[in-house]
Formats: sequence, C-alpha cells, structure tokens
Amino acid sequence: MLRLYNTLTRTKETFVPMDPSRVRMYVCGMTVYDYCHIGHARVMVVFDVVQRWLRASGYQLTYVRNITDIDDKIIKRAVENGESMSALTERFIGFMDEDAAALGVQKPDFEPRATGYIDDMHAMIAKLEAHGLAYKAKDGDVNFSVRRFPGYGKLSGKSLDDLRAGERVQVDDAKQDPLDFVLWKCAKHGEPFWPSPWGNGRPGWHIECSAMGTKLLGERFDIHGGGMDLQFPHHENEIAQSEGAMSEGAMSEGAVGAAPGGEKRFVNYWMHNGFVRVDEEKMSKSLGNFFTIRDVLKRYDPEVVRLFVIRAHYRSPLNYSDHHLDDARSSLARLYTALKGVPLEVGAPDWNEAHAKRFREVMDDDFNTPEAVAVLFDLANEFNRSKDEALGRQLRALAGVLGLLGRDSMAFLQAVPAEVGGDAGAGETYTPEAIQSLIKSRAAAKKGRDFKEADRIRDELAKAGIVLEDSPAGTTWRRA
RNA sequence: GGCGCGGUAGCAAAGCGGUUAUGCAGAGGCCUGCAAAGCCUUUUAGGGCGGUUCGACUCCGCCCCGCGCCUCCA
Repeated sequence: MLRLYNTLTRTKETFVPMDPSRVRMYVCGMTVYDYCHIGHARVMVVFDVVQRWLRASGYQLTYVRNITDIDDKIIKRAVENGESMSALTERFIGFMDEDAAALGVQKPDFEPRATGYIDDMHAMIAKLEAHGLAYKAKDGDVNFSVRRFPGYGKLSGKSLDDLRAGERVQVDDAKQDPLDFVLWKCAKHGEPFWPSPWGNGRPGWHIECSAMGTKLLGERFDIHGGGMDLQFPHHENEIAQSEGAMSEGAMSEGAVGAAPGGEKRFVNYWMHNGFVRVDEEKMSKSLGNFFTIRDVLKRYDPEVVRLFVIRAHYRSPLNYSDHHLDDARSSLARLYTALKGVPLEVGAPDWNEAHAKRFREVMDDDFNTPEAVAVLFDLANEFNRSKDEALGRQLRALAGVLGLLGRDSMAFLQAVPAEVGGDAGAGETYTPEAIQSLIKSRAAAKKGRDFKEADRIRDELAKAGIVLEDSPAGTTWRRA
C-alpha cells in the first residue's frame, strides 16, 4: 500500500488512484533554451524512480513530462544567437534527451511541447472566459482573475491578502488585481505569435501545463509533480485554471477525485522534489551557481550521479559537491564489486524474500530511496558473506527497480571518466591490453617468488590509478 | 513582514518513545608472500532550554541557527 506526501494536504496519504488499475501522472519538465543542470537531473531522476515504482507496483501508468518551447527566455536567447526559436529548442531538446538517457531516465509516455497545444490553450481560455474567470485587459493581454476563483492559494498555503501584503508584487494598471496572471500575451513587435480569438499573441506559461495535462490525461488526474519552486505561483495557477475551466459534469458530488464536499479537484496528489544546492544555496540559473549535467558527466560516471540523487530523500535538499560525488562513487563501487560474476539478466526480484519485502515497505513509504539503498547494502553484505547466488541476483534485481546496477561489474569498475578517456583517449597511458600483459608478467614473477618485481608492477599501475586485486580465480584490475 | 521546511556522529543520510540504520572516512583483527577486495570488531551522534513519560534523537513548547517560497526558476 503506497503512501505519499501530498503538498496539498501537507501530510502523507494513502495513494488511491481514481481508476484502481490506472495511474495518470504529469510532471513539469524543462524550458529548453540551455543545457540541463544538476537540479534538472534531480527532477528527472526523482520522477523516473516514481514512475518505475508505480509500474513495479502493478499500476498501468501514463506519465507525461512536458517541454516548454515558447517563453520569454527562449525568444530572447534565439534573438541573441541569431537563430530561429525552433532551431534553438530543437537543439536543446536533443541535449536534454542525451542527458536523460545517460542518467538512466526512461522516456515518459508523452513529452508534449507547448507549441503543439496552442488550440487546446485557446479552448481552455475560452472556457475560463465563459465562466467569468478571464478578462481581456486594456493592454491586450488576457488575464486570469484570481479574486473570482475561491480556492486560490490552497496549494501554497497562501492567502490573497498575505500575497498582496508582500512588497514584491508589481503594480500593474492593466490587471484588476495585482496577482492576476497572464493567460494570453498579446503580440509584441518582432516576437513570434499565433492568431487567437483575442488577437495575435502567445500563451502564458501557466496555461501551457494546464492545457497539455488536461488534453493528455483528462480534466482530472492522480499525480502532478515538479520542483519545490513551482508550488507558487505555477502550480497554484494551474489549479486555478484547470478547476476554473472544468466542465459541470466533472464536478459531480462524490465523484472519485473530487475533494470532500463535492469540490472539484484537478489533481489529487501534488509531489514536489527538494532542490539541489551549492554551498547551502539553491542551484539556479539566476544565481549562476549551476553545474550542467554534461560537465559533471565529464568527470563522473552517470550512474554515480544517479546514485547521488537516489540516496537522498526526494523532498530533502541535496548539496552538490565533488566530495559527495566521490563518496557516491565509492559506494557504488562497493555494490558493483559485490556483483562480480553475477549475471546481467536476473529477471524480476523475488518479492517474497526478506530484503525485497523491506525494500517494498520503504519504497511504499513515500519513496524512501535512502532506506531502499540501505537495503541494497545490507543485501551486498550478506551476499559477500554467504556467496549465496540467489542473494546476488536479488541485489541486481532490486537495484534494477531503481534503475541501478544494470551493467557488468567490470565495465563499471574499469570505466574511464569521459574527461580522461574521452573521444581521443588522451591522458590514458595504459590500454586494457597493456594492463593484461603486465598482470601476466606479474603472475610469472609471483610464480618465481620474485615478489619485488611483482610489487614493482603493481606499484607502477597504482601510480596510474589502476588497482590490482588477487583472488583464487586470478588477478583482476579496476580503477581507483 | 507572511507562509513553509530543516538542524543526527569527521562527511553524507534514514528509521524509530526503550533494541546495530546504511555508505564513505578512521582504528584493531582475520585473510594475503605483501597488498587490494571481502569478512569480523570498533571510536565519533542527535542545535540550546524547559515539559510530557518509568524512559525522548524520536512527542509538546520556547529560543537560536540554516534554507526555501512570496518575482522567472526543477
């Protein structure tokens, strides 16, 4: 029985999908005008784990992660680069896909792009207008009227009065209320635009997600995810739009998915992942303290980055540093070392086995991946001790549920960081063949009890970061 | 100012009202020609002050500190 923390109620709740066997989930994805950074890596990995666990739990899942391919920053960047918007977004979508694949993130079922859903946005804005929740301001923008939507603030726990009291809300004459937000921006000079019933223009950011989610998953769905920072205003506004536009039929009393009292409810469970920080500060574009995924992958194996994310709870802050990545690497090496000789294809976990039961329990407890990883280490320890092959297979199978330990042990332990190995292999002084040959020489020296020579060879390789390990079965090597 | 989250050993990070978290690092031992890996043992905890309790890291209150949102942001 899965329980998950719902931002809407600020408690852990038992997960009950609207449809007993089917789950529908939407996650806010990236705005594609630049490379993804480690913060983006976290969202992708976190919800990839959620997605995998829901499927492993037997649910038939429809998972949508959108792509924002039209907004101010994209327009600005395209102009700066002197290229078309689509050339820019197409390129960075490609990079994002590469990054995601490297991190073991499976493709969502749908990756809608905002520009493909303009008609659906129009339809939703029209409904909002018909319901008296949208108005065209004198500057030509179509705005959402927050004061006419009673539930505004229910997700973020903010009241309109509190928000208005804040000093930072811009005063804007065109808006009936300073907190009203734009649904449709009327076209500015030289900017891309689409025709609409309200004139030429482009969509506001919030309506994009409401339209795409509703179009692909229906007027209501089970889970909506994203980063903590999206809670307000983005998700709050999505609720206002989607619930405001909802048809009468969808509000029927007692319907599954409706809140107590027959209140219509767009999404039942809101999940928000914590931030990646650098020196205790949020990693973000605006602070400029971000590391792109591809830069990090030059020095660290992608699976190390994945473990780094997974070994923290998804709602906790996660501090990024080389030291922490080194630490994650050592941990992963321990697991892969234990897995030497265990076949790659091990099938599904044996869910009746003790570790698997514990694994299931902690994953069902709001995706407690740190505890699930601890189960993996316990399993590795018992496997090392007992050499019971079933435990080794179980270790690989359970890790596989998290998208971990899917490779051959030696492939991981001997892998060269991209920056060193790279395309040209620059900086790499010993080829695997050369290492094998040295191992052979050393074996001969050992046989002749020439330990001095044997140790000399071992030290030589050690200086190059190559560690030799003797065992009854022979000598193997790995990178330090 | 408003709303919210958190402070656990050298580092990272969980559960739990009383019983070993886990990983990395450190110490001792076993194994080894010596190592490495592995195994065994082991040192470092719970911001501060009160309260509840037979008993609190775990519940409650206050204080201190850090972080996030309130504006684009995963």
